[in-house]
Amino acid sequence: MATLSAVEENYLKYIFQLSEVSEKGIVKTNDLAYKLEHSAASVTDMLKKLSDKKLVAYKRYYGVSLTKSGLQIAVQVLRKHRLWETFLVKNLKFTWDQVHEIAEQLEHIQSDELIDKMDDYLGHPKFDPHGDPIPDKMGNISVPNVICLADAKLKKQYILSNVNDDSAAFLKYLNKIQLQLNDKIKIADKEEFDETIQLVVNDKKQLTISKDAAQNMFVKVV
Amino acid sequence: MATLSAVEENYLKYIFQLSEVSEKGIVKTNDLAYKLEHSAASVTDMLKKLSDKKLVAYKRYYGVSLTKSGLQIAVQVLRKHRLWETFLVKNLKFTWDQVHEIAEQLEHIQSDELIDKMDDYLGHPKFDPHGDPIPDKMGNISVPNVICLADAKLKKQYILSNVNDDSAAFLKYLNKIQLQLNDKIKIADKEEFDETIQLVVNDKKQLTISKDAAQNMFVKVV
DNA sequence: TTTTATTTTTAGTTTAGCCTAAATTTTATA
DNA sequence: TATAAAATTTAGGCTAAACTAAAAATAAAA
Repeated sequence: MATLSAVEENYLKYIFQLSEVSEKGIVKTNDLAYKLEHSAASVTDMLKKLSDKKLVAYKRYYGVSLTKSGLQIAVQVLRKHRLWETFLVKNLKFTWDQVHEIAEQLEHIQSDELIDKMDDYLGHPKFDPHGDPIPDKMGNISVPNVICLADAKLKKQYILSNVNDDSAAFLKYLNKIQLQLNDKIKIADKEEFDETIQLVVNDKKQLTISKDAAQNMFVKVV
Repeated sequence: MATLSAVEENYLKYIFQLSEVSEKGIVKTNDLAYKLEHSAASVTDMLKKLSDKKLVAYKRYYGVSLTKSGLQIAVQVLRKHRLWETFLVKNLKFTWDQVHEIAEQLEHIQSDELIDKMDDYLGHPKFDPHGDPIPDKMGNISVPNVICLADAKLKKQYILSNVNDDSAAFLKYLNKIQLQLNDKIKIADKEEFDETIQLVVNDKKQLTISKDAAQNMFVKVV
């Protein structure tokens, strides 16, 4: 398998991420275009190219999904991204809102040996700084049993275990309200009028967050 | 200053390296083409482009040299390359013959903060694993007082302090003959017939090397 | 000092990866 | 179910960075 360009790798990665939250794993051209911040026409071009390389299954006007080999590559890119993010936060002392952009570049460095040694160096971490699972060398991903905070029930105890890392703005907001991974969270109330949510954090701190914010957080049941 | 492409950065880096071993710092199109493994025509194209951006001073049929801003960028790329090589060897346990290729990629990651933090993490090393000086954040390079082993005198004591890192084959050869940085070297004899050189390493080991090999090694006087 | 050889540049192509505008297909609505 | 709206593709174009072949400038040799 010839090595792919960074652009091709990115397409596979985003197709994978979108397919995880779509019906039957089918990704629409427009959704991909929005993610990539490219025109839909450009996306169509690339999908044809990836289809020729048997990395995706693409049907005109219908959508795209990853083939087995496309999936393998996508997962390895994700593995690299998340291992690099872990290194940047754990070792280089970046904050979690600073690392996504840099990892977007580092994930395309071509060297299996590099990422294996980095994995050793970091002690084979299972999760990255945002709580996302890090695929292992074989491509296995431990899918953590989490639910979106927006869907969580009243009065129950949860642990904040995963946040959306794409937007630095959102992570900075979490820093500001002093919410971090592994905080204990209970939903005290949900306001129907404006859909805000009242939280109790670590059994003491009171916090009001928007539905938008809650949709970017994932919690596991205690 | 808009950020440059990896390709443009590479041109500046190689112009810098060639200018250090050329007369008056003028680099010829063909020499650059040979280094880059591109056609001379492609090089001419790029030199015009870099000239438009005021990164090089280019005169048709004559040659090219770096401007002040071109030099600054070249040195920063070199700094990144050498810091990454240091990290790969010191922390990730790569051997010195494995790191050049990977650093060629890593040197183009765009993030000042990343390289500053890496420099901190490594403890501000002055030399990379091949003995090349690492430019500091301001671009200052400590020029070590070394001479080429091929030009060294008979019977004098030297320390191996710098090797050519471009060729993995050469570094592997050094591994094989068990010669490493900081070894004590004395030239026992120079054979005029085939220009081989007899060495005594660390006062005991006898070694015969070719002139080609000697030209890739740099030593400092004890 | 001509002539020849070498180096370098110019001219014209190619490919990857993007774009806009127009055409087509699918989906939603009246 | 016909028509309007939305999504998607096609067509044609652009730029960066490479190429080859031919022309021009410089350097070397007779």
